[in-house]
Amino acid sequence: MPSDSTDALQPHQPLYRQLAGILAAAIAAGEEYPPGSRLPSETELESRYNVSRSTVRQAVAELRRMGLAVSKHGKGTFVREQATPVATIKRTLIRRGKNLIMGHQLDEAEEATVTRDHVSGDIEALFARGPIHTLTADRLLTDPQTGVRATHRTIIPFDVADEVPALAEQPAASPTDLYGILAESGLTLTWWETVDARTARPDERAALRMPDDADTILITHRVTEDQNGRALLVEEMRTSPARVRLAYRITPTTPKRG
Amino acid sequence: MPSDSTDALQPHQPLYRQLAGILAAAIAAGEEYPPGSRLPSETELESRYNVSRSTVRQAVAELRRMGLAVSKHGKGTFVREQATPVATIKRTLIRRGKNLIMGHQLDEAEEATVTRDHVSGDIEALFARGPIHTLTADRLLTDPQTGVRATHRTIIPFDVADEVPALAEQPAASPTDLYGILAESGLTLTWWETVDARTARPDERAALRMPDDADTILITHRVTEDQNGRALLVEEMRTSPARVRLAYRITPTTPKRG
DNA sequence: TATCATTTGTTCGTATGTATC
DNA sequence: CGATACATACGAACAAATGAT
Repeated sequence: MPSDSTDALQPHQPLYRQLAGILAAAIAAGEEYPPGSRLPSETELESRYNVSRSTVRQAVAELRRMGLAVSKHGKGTFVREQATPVATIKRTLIRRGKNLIMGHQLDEAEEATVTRDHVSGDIEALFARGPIHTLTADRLLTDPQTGVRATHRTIIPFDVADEVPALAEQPAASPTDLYGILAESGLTLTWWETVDARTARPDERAALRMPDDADTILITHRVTEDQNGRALLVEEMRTSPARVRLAYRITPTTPKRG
Repeated sequence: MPSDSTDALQPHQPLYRQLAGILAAAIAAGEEYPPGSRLPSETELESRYNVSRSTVRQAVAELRRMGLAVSKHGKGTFVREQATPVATIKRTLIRRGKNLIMGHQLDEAEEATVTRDHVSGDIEALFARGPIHTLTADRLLTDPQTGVRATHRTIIPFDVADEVPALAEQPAASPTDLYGILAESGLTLTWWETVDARTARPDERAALRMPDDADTILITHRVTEDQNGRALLVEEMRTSPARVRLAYRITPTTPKRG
């Protein structure tokens, strides 16, 4: 096998990594294998580099993991087009008269489903007051232009629902409406949001209709707080960064005198 | 092989997927294989489910892809602990007198290195004025408390450096200082940021000292614009969501009349 | 220190299934 | 239908890391 100059830095790399490295370098060069082009077939690579079929398959699997190639059953393995996200989800709030509306334009694909729930772990930490009962509303959002999907979950703790009965009556209302309801009940609202990313689970892949060559999802948690820093509402949104990108406006803030 | 009830929904799944499904379900149940526990060895699974070693290995690889397990050479395969991020990077700007400072507390681990560069693709699109020459400053940031790492890149287009000579003189200055320089030259600044995620490349894994069981990185692009919407500065930051989480403050904005 | 059993990692070879054209 | 291509599955051997003897 290739005992060539490229592995001078990593002399003890396994065969399949060496092969993956050679192919990755060739792809990066862009001459031999431009985006969209087909790589040599596995049998071709087998004889060209004098390695076994399984080694070739491991090398190609490595390329897929690196996000450089996609294999299609019966057709071949292709250099991945650099898929730039087709949509941008603006994670901003726009003031329009008395209303606060979302900065993006996502439609509700299905009716929201409401369940009663306990929360713990991640979400519990955001509410910062121990294990709690909640009203949870799940919905599927789509971008009508691009077909991009996102799942959205609204989590209302029961103690807040008790204080603001209008919330308990329509937990499946849109976030815009929920903000309105909270504001009308005399609360001054502030928002912050965290972003996380991880490998998608199979159910998430299905819900977001993720392409085969995408593997990660973005998860945001938006917390709506009152003037005392108490979390009133948490929203969770999941999207695939292969299709969308999140955008935030950064507004300088003046720390309150404490 | 197991023709048990669990594959009623997916009757024609390959063996390795069936096995991965069985193990994933057992992990999800949490009884037999709680987080941190060791899965049966490959030879054990081989005989228990009467499949070949390679099929077992494919199944375990599937579990790793799903983010459910981590294999350690010579020791075994373990159910992954749900690693909660240890640090939060606040992507906010705080006004302190005349200065704008970062909302987080990351130290510079090494001296920034400055290079002249061409940019194209992603970054080029953010500047929205075709291929350009830039001054690029790279630095490595660490959180002194947790040791969490991030890479940071400042990208200054030459046309902006020409107009604001102080920028060209100290391109490796901190973002805080760069904002100050731009503001002093009479520009009104606004900021926005996009978030992306993808599988980490080997060099990124090394730079961020990512643990073996982490696979994705978060990439942010912060654009500093003047009052006319012209991009003056782009910053790129990479972190591992296995260790950190990004936090944004959402400030409602009033759209300008126009 | 040295040896050994255990466990995952790498590599080979071969056969068959299934999608595409 | 046949040729080509990737996908699945089996079996075997050795390498390398780990932990205990």
